Amino acid sequence: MPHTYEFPRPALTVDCVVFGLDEQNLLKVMLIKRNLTPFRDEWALPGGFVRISESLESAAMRELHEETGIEKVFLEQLYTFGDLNRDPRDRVVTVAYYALVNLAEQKIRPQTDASAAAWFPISDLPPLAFDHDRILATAIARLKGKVRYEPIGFELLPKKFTLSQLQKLYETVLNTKLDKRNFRKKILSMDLLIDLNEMQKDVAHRAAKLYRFDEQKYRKLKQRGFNFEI
Amino acid sequence: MPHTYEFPRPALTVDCVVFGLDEQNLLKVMLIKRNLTPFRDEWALPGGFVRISESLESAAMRELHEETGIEKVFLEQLYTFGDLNRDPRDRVVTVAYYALVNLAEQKIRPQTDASAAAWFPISDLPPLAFDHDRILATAIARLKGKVRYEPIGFELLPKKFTLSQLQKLYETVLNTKLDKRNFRKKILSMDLLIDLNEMQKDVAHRAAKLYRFDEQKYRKLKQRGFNFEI
DNA sequence: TCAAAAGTGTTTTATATACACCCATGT
DNA sequence: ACATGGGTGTATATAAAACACTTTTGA
Repeated sequence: MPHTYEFPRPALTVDCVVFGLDEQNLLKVMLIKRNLTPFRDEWALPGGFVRISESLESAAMRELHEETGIEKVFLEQLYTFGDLNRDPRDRVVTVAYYALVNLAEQKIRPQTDASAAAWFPISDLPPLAFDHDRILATAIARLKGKVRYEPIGFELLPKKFTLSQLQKLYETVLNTKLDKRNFRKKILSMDLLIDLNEMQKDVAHRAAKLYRFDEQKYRKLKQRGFNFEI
Repeated sequence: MPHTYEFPRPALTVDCVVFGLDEQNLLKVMLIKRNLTPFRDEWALPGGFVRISESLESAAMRELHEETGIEKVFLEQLYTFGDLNRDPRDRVVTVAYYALVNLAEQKIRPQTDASAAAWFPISDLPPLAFDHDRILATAIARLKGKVRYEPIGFELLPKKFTLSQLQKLYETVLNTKLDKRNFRKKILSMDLLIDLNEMQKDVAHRAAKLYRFDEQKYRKLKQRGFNFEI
């Protein structure tokens, strides 16, 4: 018998922390109501068991899709949680991922394992199953840290956005006030936003210009040592 | 039968990337020569299977100690690698950690699973077992990124060190030249180094002052929003 | 006395911050 | 006409970068 089988194996799961920004620029997290034991009928992060023939990222994407209908989003590994008593049934190690979605363009359709899925503002969360509060806290810290040094904030916005939307995003995530003129100067000086020569529509005031993030250009600059920073 | 048992489980291992700085300020990695299949007699990262009743970090520390004799070092989770064909025998997911040790003060004594352990300069590595080259590349990138924003570099030095040693450390890890006067100005202005009023000994030139890093003060400043940055 | 590294300030340049008003649009 | 957010420039302060010589010590 090969070495591999010498030890009993922990169960392995993935869990996803899905962030979205609502119309009022509130940072929200997607939770599902469990319809299986343990923690039945309690709120939890979407997730589930890793199958033997799928990669970790595939498992995270699959669970996300099955439980919430979400597809094609920014998804990045967060941390692996393996404390002994995370799960009352058994030893379960979970690889946590975090996802950023554009809440406006994303429809939720809970399925299979989840009886309901809903967005909760991170300032007003229900009690969570397992150690999911800890996973969520880790994800929030990561988002706050990373948004300043990598252009991941754009994942939370529609493809076309205004500078004010972008500024509010940073103000929300970083929980600070930013100066409008300085913010625009800085972000435009990076030369990573493409002016679409289009205007915002259906607003009850002067319409703002629309921009999109130039991902190709960013990749090239990054290779040459450029560092994005807000 | 509980839900937990519905799926066959991947095996779960931990692997450790141990960094050290030698006397010539070369960045080195500890590798072990495997004496078990697969990849018998090839070089690999120290690591092994996670037992059912130990946490991930405990497993990493245990393996490190068993295979290299290393104890009480800086150890932090790096990333979890779960591609399907990482291990030819079976589906194996590994939680990688990286460790920083003071090479001068650390003795290596390979044991049990490893038939030999040795330090290799990261610029001149042997072929590695499994996907360990990828894990190592990830660790190097993490070290380079993190050393600028967190005071982890001190973990690679003896408790008492000179400013020149510290500067060379940064030059090695970041692979750049730094200006001596500017470096000293910046690091001393943070007020996180304690002047020990002691001198370097046994050097064939003017002896330098010895300092130590004030960890307590750093923790306090960090809570108040201070950001370490080189 | 020589080699080798320690130690030390000032000037210039670049970046970050502070700050207030007019403009365009829809109601 | 008014309410709402869009859009713009300059002056000041702070931080980063460039730069070279003297000092100490052991061999």
